[in-house]
Amino acid sequence: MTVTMEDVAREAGVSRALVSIVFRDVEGASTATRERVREVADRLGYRPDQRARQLGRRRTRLVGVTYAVHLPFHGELVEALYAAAAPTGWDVMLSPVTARRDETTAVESLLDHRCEAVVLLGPSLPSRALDLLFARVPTVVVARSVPRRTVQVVRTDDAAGARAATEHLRSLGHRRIALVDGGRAPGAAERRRGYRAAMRAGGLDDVALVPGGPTEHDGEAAGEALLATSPRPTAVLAFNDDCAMGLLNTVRGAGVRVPSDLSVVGYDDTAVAGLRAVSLTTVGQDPDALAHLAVTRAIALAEGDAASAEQVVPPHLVVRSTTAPPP
Amino acid sequence: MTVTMEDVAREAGVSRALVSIVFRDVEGASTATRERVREVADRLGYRPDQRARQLGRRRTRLVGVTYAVHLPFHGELVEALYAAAAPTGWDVMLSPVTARRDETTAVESLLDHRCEAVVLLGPSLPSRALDLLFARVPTVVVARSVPRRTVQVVRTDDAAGARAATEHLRSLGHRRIALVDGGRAPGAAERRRGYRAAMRAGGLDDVALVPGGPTEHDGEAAGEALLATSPRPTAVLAFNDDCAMGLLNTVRGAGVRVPSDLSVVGYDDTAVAGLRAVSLTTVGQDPDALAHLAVTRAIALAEGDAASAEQVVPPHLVVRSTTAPPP
DNA sequence: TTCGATGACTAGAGCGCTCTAGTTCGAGGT
DNA sequence: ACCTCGAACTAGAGCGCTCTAGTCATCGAA
Repeated sequence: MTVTMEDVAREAGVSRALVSIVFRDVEGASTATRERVREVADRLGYRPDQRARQLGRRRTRLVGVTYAVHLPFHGELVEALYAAAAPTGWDVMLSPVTARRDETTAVESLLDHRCEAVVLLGPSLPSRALDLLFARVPTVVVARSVPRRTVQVVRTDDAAGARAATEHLRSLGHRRIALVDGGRAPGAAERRRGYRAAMRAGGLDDVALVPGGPTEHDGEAAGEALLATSPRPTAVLAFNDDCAMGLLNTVRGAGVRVPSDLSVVGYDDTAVAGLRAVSLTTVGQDPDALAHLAVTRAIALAEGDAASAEQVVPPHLVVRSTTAPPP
Repeated sequence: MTVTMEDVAREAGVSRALVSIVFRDVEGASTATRERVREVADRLGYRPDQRARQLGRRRTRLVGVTYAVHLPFHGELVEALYAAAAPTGWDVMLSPVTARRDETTAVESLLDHRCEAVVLLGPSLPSRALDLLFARVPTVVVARSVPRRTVQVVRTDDAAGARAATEHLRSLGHRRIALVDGGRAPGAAERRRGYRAAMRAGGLDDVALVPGGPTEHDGEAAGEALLATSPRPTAVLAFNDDCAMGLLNTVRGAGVRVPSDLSVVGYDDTAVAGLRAVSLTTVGQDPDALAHLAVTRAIALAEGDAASAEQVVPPHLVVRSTTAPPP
């Protein structure tokens, strides 16, 4: 049916081992033979079978990735992960977590394929489960901090991000700055810390935490809560861009002008934030840096390197048009 | 290192073949032995190696899926595909296409893993390339129609969707109804046809096609173009929800009230459309139905079934708050 | 008693590769 | 002439499974 290494070897008049040498690109074949084998392989349409390769090699060079299929930011990370893995010779295997496919299933499926390391994007597994997982396979957690950690963590310095955003608002003259909290979402605790620290450092004690979450829906609810508070804050830092969008839609629907009545800052610098008609001031994470660190770390762990410390990537404030001095 | 079938066999005092029988859940083992093997396997933490399994089985039972990592609708389809594949015993393997990873790469990688069939979500490959691919592996194209087709196609009846949306606007009293075109995007041609047909059937000859595309950015541009036309349409059918969002933001920014000044209809019934603060009238596709047909078809093809005709899933109009009678 | 039948289990080849431990051979040194 | 050495190549044993073609009791029927 499908053409194997055997076919190529026969057709080229060499041994299977030789074809293997050529395709692994290791030394042990003359240039002339190399060319002939490649030519024959191309002619027959031969492509090495990855599974057989992995099995024979006695390792997979596969890093498994779990991610939330509906989060745009995870999409960006996935793109960056593939880009980061490409030059290493390692392969990426995706395992989505959805409403109907939980994180455990996603991870197990990666292990069943014998991934040598796994990268979890913003996992919601309890940190005990992460420790257990780490005992089974080198694990790198991205975009979430894990307290008493054994797993590797690669994340944005969310405290710094929230601090920068808060300071930006304060420097515009705002004093009543609210934070739409992310609850138990990855990064929420750090953002809270950064916000609090900046408020304190700025001499602002009107710390206002509005319950929220990572979805546009959470943003809507937070928007309504915000409209009901009095005195109403003049600026708000939303947990992320999606949340900010929901909030924006809600408060604008109630006649609040942004940014003249209310300044809004998002988080993540998602694609929507950059649209001219939205132009959301936000805190950008660096997916490429995060992804690069994550695969580098994952591969290093799989190669037997000792665990290193948590790695933190600095965020950057992107000032657009949803922030202005208070009324 | 990792525990194999051999280990379980030794520990349970049976042959490898017996363990295999138990794990494949085929007959040939007594209930007592089954339980003992399972118990030992659990104790040792044994999980069958998928690659070895696929290799030994001489088939993978793997359906490969390419999708655009940044499209929310593809995310929904991916979720539905996993759900649809679960009861079949087949496995899904994802291969994202991103700005840095083209469709060809994505497909090749699936073939290197010997997927027995591939499902392409809204592929942008030319139909010649699809024919070539189909010659190599059973291929199902989802959410795009392919003209002179050899590949299997599973898609929403986009013409019907556009027609329904247009008729909804007409029945509200609109006569100047514009369509933001999707250009070469999957489904665009059908939606154009449906729109034109509905306009003609409704006796409306003011067909107005505004250039557009599948992204929020395209929607913004279309919004600006729309604001510049005169007489200005009183209703607009956007290529999809993202496009509609961009358009909404732009026209609202220019002081146009929706729906009182302008009615807007989207397409896809994405998560944003359902948010109370957005509440976009839109045309819903049925990801579960599409996914179910796609995997069913993919598996059938892989099992040697003859190609069947294109399969079309009816869309449904979701009326929300962005449509109203004209001013 | 013999003879299938049937159920429970095993031996071992094979899947398409990798990789170690060779073999072969021609060139260069003495 | 002989020896050595390295480059080019090959044999064959895995990797962890599946699955066909058995073997071996046991049991009911003739």
